[in-house]
Amino acid sequence: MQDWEQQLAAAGHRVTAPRRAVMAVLAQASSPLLPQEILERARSRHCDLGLVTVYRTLNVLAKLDLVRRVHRQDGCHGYLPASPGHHHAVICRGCGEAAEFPGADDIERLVEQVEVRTGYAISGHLLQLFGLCPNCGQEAH
Amino acid sequence: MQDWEQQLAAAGHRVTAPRRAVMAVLAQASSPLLPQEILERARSRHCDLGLVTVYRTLNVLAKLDLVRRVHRQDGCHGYLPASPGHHHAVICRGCGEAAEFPGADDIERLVEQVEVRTGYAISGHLLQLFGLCPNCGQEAH
DNA sequence: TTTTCTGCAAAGGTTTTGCACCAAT
DNA sequence: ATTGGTGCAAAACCTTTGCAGAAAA
Repeated sequence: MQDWEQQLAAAGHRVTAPRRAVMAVLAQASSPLLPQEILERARSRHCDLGLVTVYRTLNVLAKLDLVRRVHRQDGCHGYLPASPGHHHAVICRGCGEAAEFPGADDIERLVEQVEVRTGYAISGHLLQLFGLCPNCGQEAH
Repeated sequence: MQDWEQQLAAAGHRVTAPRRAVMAVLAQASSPLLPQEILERARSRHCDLGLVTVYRTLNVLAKLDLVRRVHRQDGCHGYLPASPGHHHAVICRGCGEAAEFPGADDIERLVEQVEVRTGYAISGHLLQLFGLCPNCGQEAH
């Protein structure tokens, strides 16, 4: 959080009140938030925040890899705080809660396998899992 | 292709000229097509086709699993004919050409691993790979 | 002081909806 | 004859851009 402000500044961006408000909301998020949701929550900290600034801030944070953009099952784009390194998200179908996990060795192996089978040189991937978190899985009984 | 028409009918939908035009275009597609692109190509078969009908047809075909919706790197949604069974796509950054590959064993192993680590009960996933196809990879030299 | 950021309003794009007409079954 | 599909126009969204004023460096 403090850290994010330093990284913003280090990259030549200014640390402003609207950006602090957006960062504070994202830093605490445990499920993917839509720009609209971020706006609503962040307004309690900076009441005349605009949606445009939320979008612009998200683009800056995403470019610095402080925030991750994920595809939700309904097709919308949500934003999550990013842990350092290459991670992927599991998103709960029940409550939307997200957990991250590191890119495992299995992905590397899979990629190699696909390169051999298809002849493509693979340079990137998008992986997201969907399921029920421990809480929601329990309620299902 | 004939098959798609039968499946449409079997699901209680009507087989019409606009739908045939959209299906013909999709059946031949080897890279993800945008609704707009589908419209342009399909108009050579049914000249007063409307974009609205393309969207509605895509929704029907996607619900029947005849067509797959993929996320492109630029955030747009493209559509591909779906092979039966659970498959994933590799999309070429150069020409957009897509290849499909079956869900490999490695994914199953990965899913189990993540279930143990996170406590989530995983029921679905989204996996797409990006890279260069054999042709485009060659040109890069 | 200089450059960047902000909010508003407006534009751009994509996807959905309402409705009267038409076509498949 | 019924029911569902079509195209147009318009609405509803989501996201980006232009601009004048405000704030950070």
